[in-house]
Amino acid sequence: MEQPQELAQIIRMHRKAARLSRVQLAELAGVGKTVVFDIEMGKESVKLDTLRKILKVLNIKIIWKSPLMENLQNSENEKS
Amino acid sequence: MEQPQELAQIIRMHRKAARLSRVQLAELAGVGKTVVFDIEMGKESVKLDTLRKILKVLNIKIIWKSPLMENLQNSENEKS
DNA sequence: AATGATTTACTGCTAAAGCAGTAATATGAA
DNA sequence: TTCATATTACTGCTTTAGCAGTAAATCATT
Repeated sequence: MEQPQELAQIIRMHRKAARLSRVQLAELAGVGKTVVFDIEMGKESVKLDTLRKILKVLNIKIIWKSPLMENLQNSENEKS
Repeated sequence: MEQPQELAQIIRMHRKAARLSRVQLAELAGVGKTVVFDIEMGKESVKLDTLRKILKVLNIKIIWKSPLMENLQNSENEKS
């Protein structure tokens, strides 16, 4: 089974799983309903803090991943 | 050693590692220099697509993590 | 079918993101 | 020191995100 990569699909999927309507989600997140609609429609020009409010309700975390940071993690537990 | 969690610090750290000035990073990302300054100053009200342009230059990926998605991943490779 | 909730799709309006330009400092190397 | 680059910190200005309100359309349940 394919894992959704698009933010829009991820949001929608979590909202459905939480059995929330878009209006309900917007209210819980403390944002306008329009943004929730827009994001699920694939709009990428959302403000990060607004997005974070929505993600918080849905229990989604943002992980910043890069080769550089993975190298740091690897070097934390070296073997002799 | 502590891993930076703040977006601002992550950006700065990667920019330094790439030996780029803020203006250079802004130019490479195709955004104004002001945004790069603002982000590194901790501003959270950035547009997602603007942020993505910067992250792309620095080779940083965004991972959306949640218990729900981890369950899906686990159920992909079941053991008999 | 009928009722209610949800979704989609508009509308102006306001607040703010993003921009280039400028300038003052800070930093750093020759 | 001197010269160049980088950083910080301001400007207005334009674009647009986000908002509530409204209404039509779709969906679901009885």
